[in-house]
Amino acid sequence: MAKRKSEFGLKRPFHELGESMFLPHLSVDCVIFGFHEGSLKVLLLQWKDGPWCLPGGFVKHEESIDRSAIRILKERTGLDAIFLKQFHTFGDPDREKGKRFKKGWISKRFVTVGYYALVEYSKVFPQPDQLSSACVWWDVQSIPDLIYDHKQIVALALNTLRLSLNDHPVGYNLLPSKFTMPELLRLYETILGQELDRRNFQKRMLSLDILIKLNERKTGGAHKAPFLYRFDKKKYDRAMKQGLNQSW
Amino acid sequence: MAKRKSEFGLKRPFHELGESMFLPHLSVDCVIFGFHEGSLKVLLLQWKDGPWCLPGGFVKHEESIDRSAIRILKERTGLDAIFLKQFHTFGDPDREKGKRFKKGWISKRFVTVGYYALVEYSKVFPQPDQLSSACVWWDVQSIPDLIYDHKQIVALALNTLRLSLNDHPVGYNLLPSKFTMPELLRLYETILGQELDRRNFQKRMLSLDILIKLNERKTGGAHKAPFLYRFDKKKYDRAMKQGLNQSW
DNA sequence: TCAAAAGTGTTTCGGATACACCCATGA
DNA sequence: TCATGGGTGTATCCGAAACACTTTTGA
Repeated sequence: MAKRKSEFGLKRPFHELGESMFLPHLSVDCVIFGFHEGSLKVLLLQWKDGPWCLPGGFVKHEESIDRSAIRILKERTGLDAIFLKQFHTFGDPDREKGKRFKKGWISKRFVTVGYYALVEYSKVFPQPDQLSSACVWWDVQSIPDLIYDHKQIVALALNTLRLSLNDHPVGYNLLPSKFTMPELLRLYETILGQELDRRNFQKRMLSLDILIKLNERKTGGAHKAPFLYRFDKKKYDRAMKQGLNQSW
Repeated sequence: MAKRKSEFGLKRPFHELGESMFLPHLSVDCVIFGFHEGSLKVLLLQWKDGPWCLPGGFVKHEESIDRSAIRILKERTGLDAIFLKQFHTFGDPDREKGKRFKKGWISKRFVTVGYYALVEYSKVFPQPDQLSSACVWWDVQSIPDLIYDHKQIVALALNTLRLSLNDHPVGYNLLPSKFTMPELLRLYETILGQELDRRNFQKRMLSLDILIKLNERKTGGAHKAPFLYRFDKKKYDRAMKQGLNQSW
């Protein structure tokens, strides 16, 4: 008992806690995206014994899986009211290769529901959980080895996000409330992994009719000061809901 | 005991069977689409005590959720090797309003993974399961009341299928191997729920370069005999994988 | 004063749309 | 013979892509 206690630094051993509180065999993992200094980031946790993983958790008996994801996000970032979307459920019995837990509830097979979140980098204050020593942003380009199938989960989340750009705007959740057109451009370029023509991009964005051009410019940078924009939340939400680019 | 036996006509009571074979709290439901006589159909089961539901099942301990879905499909339709796609996981604790099972394993809360399948109507020989008295095709337009949240599950499946037409072809799994352009047109119109210009539709389909025009015509109908086509499987699969209509 | 970034155009092109016309078939 | 459905072709339009020119800024 005392052994297992100190092993993970918990008040009670994990399998006891879990068994009573959570649905067995089911977990939720969150791929939390942020945007900072021109690159796309993912929030990762480091276990006390070394390896990296996605922030995740379990589903309480009376809780919806969406609520679980919201709770997990809140715990790691301090944020609620962010963009959160379920994208896939991973249910291979061998997905947790090399699992360290050998006893009890948590040692069993888990099916995990994947969510991705879009959050404003500057508003996040990453907090490790009980099992973890660190909670840090990693550049999407240079993610370390992750446990189990978490690397595939990140890859699929990113791919889903990329595809969603075909019919949904992005930016409201990733950028500060005021931003410049070049910043929005960088965001799109980063997610898509390709360069875009800034002039055509601007025309296309403006044609969506979800942006409001402000009478301010972003000063301080070198070169000509770019205008600031903000999203028209109502129109943004409408575009988000009904989707753009319906081809039929 | 004898009571519960006769209640569902099982050799052993359901909660005993399930407890040992399956993951608790987790199920799989399949929305199986077929196309017949110009309308889109869904395969539904009728319980012996009346209400209708989706064909579904549970996940064996050593089985992936994809495999579970394949197995369920095989059991109800006799088909394997069909198009099957996971589209959403439903995890509201109140999703099973009015649940009849009051005891044991099956009476608990279930999170369900939704799959939709596209199958060739004529190849399917619907088979009810142990709990059911009937397994029948229903027109999507006139689905009866379904248990729990199954109606929402069907609705979301249909919506997902609709959206997928924006960037993926459809037809290989729903039509016989040889088909006419008007038949393909009807399929699209039915899924989308709107009329399309047959001439523009034909040009667009041909431009996808996934069809092979045969030297035969479909005779027997009234009016001018339309040409038969078949899909170029390789090109179809490629289009399926990479998607059409990437807008960036 | 000049390179680099930003604002604001114009031209061009291809795919989607909206049609018109002719052909085949059975009632 | 004619209504209906099917095969094929053309004019048009609109949005995307390509690209030019000017303005502002700090180094």
